Amino acid sequence: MPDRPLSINSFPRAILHIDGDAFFASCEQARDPRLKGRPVITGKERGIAASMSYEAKARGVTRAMRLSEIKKICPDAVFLPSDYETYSLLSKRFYEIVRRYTSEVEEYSIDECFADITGLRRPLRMNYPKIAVRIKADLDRELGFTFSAGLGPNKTIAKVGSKWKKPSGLTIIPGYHIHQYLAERYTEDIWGIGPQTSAYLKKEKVNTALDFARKPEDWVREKFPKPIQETWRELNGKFVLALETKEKESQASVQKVRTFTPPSKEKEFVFSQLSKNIENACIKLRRYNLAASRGEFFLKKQNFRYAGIEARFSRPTAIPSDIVGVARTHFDEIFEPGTSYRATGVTLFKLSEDKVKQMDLFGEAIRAVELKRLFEGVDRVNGRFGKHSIFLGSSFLANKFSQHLGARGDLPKRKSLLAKGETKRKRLGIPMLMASQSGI
DNA sequence: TCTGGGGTCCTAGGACCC
DNA sequence: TCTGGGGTCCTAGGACCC
Repeated sequence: MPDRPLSINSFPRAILHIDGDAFFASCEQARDPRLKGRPVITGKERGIAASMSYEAKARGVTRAMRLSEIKKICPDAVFLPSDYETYSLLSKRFYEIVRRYTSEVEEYSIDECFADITGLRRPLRMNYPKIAVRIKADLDRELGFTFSAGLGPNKTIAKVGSKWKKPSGLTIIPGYHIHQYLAERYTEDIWGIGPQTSAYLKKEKVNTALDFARKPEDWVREKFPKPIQETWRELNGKFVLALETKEKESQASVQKVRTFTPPSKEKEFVFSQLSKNIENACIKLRRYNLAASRGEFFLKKQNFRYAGIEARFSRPTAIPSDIVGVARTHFDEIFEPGTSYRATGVTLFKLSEDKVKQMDLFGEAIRAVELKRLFEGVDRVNGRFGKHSIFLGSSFLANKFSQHLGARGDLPKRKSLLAKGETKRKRLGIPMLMASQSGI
């Protein structure tokens, strides 16, 4: 197909995907200009790199690398704990700037959005590529760090574009040029095609994204589920995946997972980790005034396999002691003595608005109201004195463990802690609250 | 891939009903 | 009592995303 000059008619739909470059690290550099030009790494609180500036990437720092490794290859690295409040604030400003051009904006993640700029040529007296240049320039200038963008006839192609050149790239892919880009990308580079699908495609001798796009539709429909079929149609230039521009009114689930090192075989220690995750999940629930009517509790074994169990609650709740009680009932069904575990987790779902009101005057409801008030008080205290100033007795071991790690950086003597924690836990009982020494 | 944490959506198959 | 057919709802698990 001969190349034609960019035509203003080349975009039946003009979809822009914009991606903040090294977003968390860039936010830190924007907030503190002294960090500009330096290798900045966020994720200090977890001990692994969550995001790293391009200066750090140039030195070989990669995602999830341990801080100790990073120090070796990059001794002047600046480590910072993740500060999601700041990142969310800058993320909002990012969306606001894009919304000056169109209301058709999908907030895809904290550092990415899609914008439908179809129909803006006349009012702005610019062609689509120029509009894309303008939006990107506004973002770079007003936020103080760079963004990468892609313009295409749909979301999938726009994403190919924004990933094409980073950082600070802008790649425009009109429909009649799609094949040239896809020829240089493997299937697994395409949004929506993961390792399973691309391994299968490889067996079918489909290697590049173009190979896949050129497969007949019947073949695709026969072999793949709906999401992959939709991706296939978008790779062929169709606009299939709509932008989700409405505010999400509520989420479907809340999950808390935590890995601990070294792995543990001790039942009460593992349970206290689960208990702490339940507390954290409930804190998030209460923040959004939600209650869950179901939950899944799971343990991650040392070999990375999971054992989990699902439970229904007698009523929608955001009360950790209630949920910990349910978890306790089922714990023996998932905990195998002698097995080493490396993480625990909880997912709470079937969420609804928390409607516990004082109007309900029957026994269980009164208790629910009182517990809700109690834990709202706990939230306030923790807000003032720091996270986990007050926590459930059942989370004692987990809190003791992380406090110890934080204070001394080495491993606790679990046996003695276990004995101490167990007597305390028994004495206090599960719904009891405890205060850490650092708190109050 | 020597592996952290938080989500969403889709589908096959079973339970139950008519 | 057995058999056929069809619909809906639910659940478990897989796959993918950032």
